[in-house]
Amino acid sequence: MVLASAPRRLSPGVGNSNDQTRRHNLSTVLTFLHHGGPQSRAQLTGLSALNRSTTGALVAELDELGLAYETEPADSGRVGRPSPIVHANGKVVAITVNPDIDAVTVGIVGLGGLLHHLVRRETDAVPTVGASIRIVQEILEGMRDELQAEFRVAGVGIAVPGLVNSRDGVVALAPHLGWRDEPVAEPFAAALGLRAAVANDAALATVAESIFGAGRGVQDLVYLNGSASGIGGGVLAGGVMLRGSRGYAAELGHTLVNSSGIRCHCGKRGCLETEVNLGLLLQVLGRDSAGLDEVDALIAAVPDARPEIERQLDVLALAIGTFVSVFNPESIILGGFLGSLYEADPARLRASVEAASVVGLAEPVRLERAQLRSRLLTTGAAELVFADLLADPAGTVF
Amino acid sequence: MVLASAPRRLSPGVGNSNDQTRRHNLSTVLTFLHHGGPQSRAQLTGLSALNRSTTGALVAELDELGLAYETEPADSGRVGRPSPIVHANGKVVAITVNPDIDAVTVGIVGLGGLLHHLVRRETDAVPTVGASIRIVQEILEGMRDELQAEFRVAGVGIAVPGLVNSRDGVVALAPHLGWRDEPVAEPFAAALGLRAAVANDAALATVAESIFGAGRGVQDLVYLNGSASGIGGGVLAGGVMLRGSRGYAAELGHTLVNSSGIRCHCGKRGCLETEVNLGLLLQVLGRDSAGLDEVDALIAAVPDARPEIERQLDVLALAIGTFVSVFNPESIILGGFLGSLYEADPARLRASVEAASVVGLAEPVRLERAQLRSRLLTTGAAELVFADLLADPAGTVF
DNA sequence: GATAAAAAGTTACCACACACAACATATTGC
DNA sequence: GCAATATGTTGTGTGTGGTAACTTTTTATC
Repeated sequence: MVLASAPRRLSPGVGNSNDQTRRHNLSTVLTFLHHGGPQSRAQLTGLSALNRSTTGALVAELDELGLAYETEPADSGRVGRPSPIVHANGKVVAITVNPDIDAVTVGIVGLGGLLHHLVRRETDAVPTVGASIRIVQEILEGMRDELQAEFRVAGVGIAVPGLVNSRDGVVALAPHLGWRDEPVAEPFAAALGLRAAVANDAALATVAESIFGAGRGVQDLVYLNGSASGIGGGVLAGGVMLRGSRGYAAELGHTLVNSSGIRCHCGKRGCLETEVNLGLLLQVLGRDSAGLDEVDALIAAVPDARPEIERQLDVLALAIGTFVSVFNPESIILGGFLGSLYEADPARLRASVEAASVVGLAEPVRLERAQLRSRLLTTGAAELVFADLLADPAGTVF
Repeated sequence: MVLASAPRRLSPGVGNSNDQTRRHNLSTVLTFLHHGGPQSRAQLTGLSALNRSTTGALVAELDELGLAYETEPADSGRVGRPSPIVHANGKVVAITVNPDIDAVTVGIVGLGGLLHHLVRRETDAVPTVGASIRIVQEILEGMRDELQAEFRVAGVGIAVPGLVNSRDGVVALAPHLGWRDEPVAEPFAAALGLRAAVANDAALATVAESIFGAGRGVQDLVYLNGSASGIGGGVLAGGVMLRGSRGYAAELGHTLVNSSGIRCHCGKRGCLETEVNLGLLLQVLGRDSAGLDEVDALIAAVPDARPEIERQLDVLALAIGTFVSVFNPESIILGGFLGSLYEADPARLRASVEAASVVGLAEPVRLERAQLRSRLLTTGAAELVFADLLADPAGTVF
């Protein structure tokens, strides 16, 4: 029985077709465990629509591969023989890297989503690729014993704020880091001796929110993230991330919202991110910079900021109105300072979005604040690493 | 009704997994034939990456099912035993229906894309669902003998200009037809005794262009169609049609292009379709109405229309600029009068699009005029019917 | 014209993946 | 303790595609 058969374009030059079926089913079961948490074998059987005996064999194989393990049944309270609980093996980990203007954050995340470690290392200057690699090496060196004794590392996932071509691992442009046409995946892989993958930070945040956050179970959603460096986003359409022909899709910050607006650094006029902007918000809040939690508090504390907040909400609504007619999403998730803006007046945003949308289309759309906070990028970057593993549990060697 | 192969999420309670593999392979081969035209068995073997013997068995099964047939090998001129040519059976047909303001167009399209018949029946009033069904019944009655003797009808595909929920076959709103919350698929199916499916006309046009027209082989494209009733569109993302949570995605005509613009009938302000508009164009061309080919001729003949054409092109470019950053498509295809506009000055649109896009993103994007003309909707609607057949050639009974 | 080489169809056989069914096991409820 | 229920376990069967040996049909060469 084939489960969530992703639209497999014919992959040329492959092997036996029975293998393919097996691979798919292993993938399905492991994905259930990773995304859905520990579950009884009986539950897995139900979810996968496979036969009891097949589920048993699949779980046994995942166990042998060291990707899952079984524990004693929990007290179900129901009649019948209790079913053992299957867990994704959290000792299989991804190393995550998130370079920022003034720091590099490194995480160790286990299969199943458990965050083992999170280290933020401040930097004097904006980190280069080489500097980022050195920081990661230092941190890993510091926990070498633990890594070797406890964990099996599946790879490195790097979240970069900028245009990233995930296919070849090259960052085309990361303005705030000053990276341009910079190979990233390859040098990381070479330096660390691990498989490495890079992607846009907002895209990874979208993945994270859609699996572990506000978008759980939703197939069509738009995620919008506001940070000091602008507005990024990601789109899940039919359960699949929108990538575009070169992987640059969902640059939602450059949606037109004001045709008489000022010029954006991207070269256009009236982009969402020139109008809805953390800098402008902090200005009326009387601050130069502020952490995300501070912004929430400041908004509540500074009533004079109200007009600017309302202006930004109304402009944001224009962009969301366009997204509603373009994507017809089930949910729009707002992260970063956009989440703070939303929280400041949910009703106003709701009303503005409905006014800025095709009649009838916006009403069924949920507006929500992102749930994952500090874990966001780390979780997303780990997902980048686990994606391969989940797609082919038996075939991935690491 | 599923359009392009939607990523099949787990379908509970189904049969054997070997069957599933077989189904997938049958589907692959038949889809090659339908989209790629007649091909030798050896070519199919190469494309499908299956074994010679397996391809042979699959083709034999498709033959038995009456969906394909083999003919004598063509003179290849190469050394070696020649391979028989496999054809999709064009006698397996879809009936297509396209209700419009003043007419209902009915087509009979064979597997492989061959158009057997196309009948346009003018109406006195805007057709209702019932009237459309009666017209189809009359036309089919008129060719009953031929239908029974020659063809096997796979189903009816209906293209409706409006918001359509393909899943339940209900038209939520088709303003120009005056249809609102109107069940369409079900009454058609009941009246004709055939399987029926409805979808938005622009979405179907997108499918048609992506398979048989300007978008052949492209995985990421945006199709924009301009007609008297406004601007519709469709998006192919990663080879899959964008559907949205309720099937209303890609209402691209309601993208914001002018934040100080006039109110659109949809309730918003400054929508693309209020600014780029066949009515305004015809006005400067000195006409009340005109067929598509006439528009091309008129644009060339009326130099005074130039400023309005350039204005519309520039506004169109703003919307395309947003689509470029949102979808990162490989190609943007312009149909209807948008094709005429484009043809009037391709260089200007190209330049405006690059000015209205994030630096560097627009350059690799192809701008093209749609290729399919009168066949467009008929081909698309047929695809709607064939989608099921292609997804499961052995399982579809009709 | 005979023969070799190449390409593809055909057939018998094999490995495998999962379903099924019979049986074994563990729990609840009476 | 016994029935009912749910689940794990095991052996068997069906169906899938791959493999390899063989056959067929063509072109190229002597």
